[in-house]
Amino acid sequence: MSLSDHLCETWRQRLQTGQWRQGERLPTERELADTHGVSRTTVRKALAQLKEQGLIEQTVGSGTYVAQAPEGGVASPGTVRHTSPADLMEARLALEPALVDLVIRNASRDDLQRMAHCCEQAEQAQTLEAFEHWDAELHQAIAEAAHNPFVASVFQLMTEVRSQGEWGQLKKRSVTPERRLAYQREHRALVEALSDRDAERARALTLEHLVHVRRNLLGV
Amino acid sequence: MSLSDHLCETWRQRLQTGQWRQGERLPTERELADTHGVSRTTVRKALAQLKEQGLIEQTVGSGTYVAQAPEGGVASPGTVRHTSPADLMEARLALEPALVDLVIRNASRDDLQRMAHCCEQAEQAQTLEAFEHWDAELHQAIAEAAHNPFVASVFQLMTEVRSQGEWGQLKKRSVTPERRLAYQREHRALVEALSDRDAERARALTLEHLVHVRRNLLGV
DNA sequence: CTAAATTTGTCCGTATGTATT
DNA sequence: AAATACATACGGACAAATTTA
Repeated sequence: MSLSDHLCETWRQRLQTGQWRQGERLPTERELADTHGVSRTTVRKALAQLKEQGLIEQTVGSGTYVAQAPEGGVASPGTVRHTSPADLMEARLALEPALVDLVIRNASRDDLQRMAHCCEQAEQAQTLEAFEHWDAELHQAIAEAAHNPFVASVFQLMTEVRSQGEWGQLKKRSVTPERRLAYQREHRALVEALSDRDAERARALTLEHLVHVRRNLLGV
Repeated sequence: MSLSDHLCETWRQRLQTGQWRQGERLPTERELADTHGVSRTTVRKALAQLKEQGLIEQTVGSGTYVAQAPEGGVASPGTVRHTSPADLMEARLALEPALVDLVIRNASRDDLQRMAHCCEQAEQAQTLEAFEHWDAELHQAIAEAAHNPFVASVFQLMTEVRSQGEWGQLKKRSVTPERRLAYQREHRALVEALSDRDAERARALTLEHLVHVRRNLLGV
């Protein structure tokens, strides 16, 4: 974990615990650099992450401010932050098989082609990072294939949790080359079942895949 | 537009037009910096953008490689704001029966008592507003009975949508006294099934109730 | 198999530009 | 008009992983 990642984690905690409150102005970048004994470059990298997650806002000439969290814009209820990997897997096991029905009913040919494209790219990926990128893209493609804004935001919540601290660490440790191959096969099979509009098979494959992921991730 | 953004655009064109082909190795960062007359920092910022878009891959000690060319139209994440009543009902019909399993597995005796309490209060409510309050409380109680933070935030999303303009209007017009009585009976039956830990019956009752609500709400 | 060279990853210190106060 | 604060960029250094001699 890099210095900037570490700072990012530290500050995210302050934001979540309310040590830095909504609308409050943070210390200047130079002050933060000074108090933490790092360069301003490093501080900026950490702040950039927080900004991308919508937790802070920055204005030239003015300063860095804590973003208004719940009321406006992209909703991310605070409880999501407390979701552990085990919690998320439990919820995925319950929800995703149910969503398969929606996808099968509403997916267009374009949606299915996009999924297949994601599979191809994931298979050709040379690095773990690239693989995870296309894995995430595949999830997104499936989510959007439901053609339901609410379902889309549920998936977005999942993505948020997965892009958050603990999950990334766990995944890095758990994804071996053999497991990655297995995931690829399972993804392929699922996309095929979806293309065949075979709901029962798709549900079974989804469940199987998630059980597999959970075992690798949590050993349960 | 910053220097790094400009470089990013230039290189994206090369990637998309095939001047840099799949799998090909790009010049090293220092070479790119040299030929474009910029610092390595700037080159790295541009490459970071391309990497995030999945167009290139980087490996320490080896180099930067072309991952792919044509990107399928990646849509922006759907927000909850665009959820229509029909969208929400579709999602509820898919998700809530699935969540019943979680509730049955994880609900405590306190959770079930709280649900029963909500039913009583709803039945004794003298105004439509009071009824809707306890209806919402019942939903909350069921959500929290899953004892899963992620599930809780999904329910919170639902509540957000329902508290939002269009839904309230529709509900006001659709809830007649007879329908309210029917809802109360259905809620009671569901809480009983949950208390009996009878998953199959609870799922069926949930589905039945939601179909009922949808018909009253949308006429579908 | 080992050691050196290569290449990306991270960090620092400094300087200048631009918008706000 | 001056001070403040973020935005961008440069060059140098060392670490970590890979390739090559």
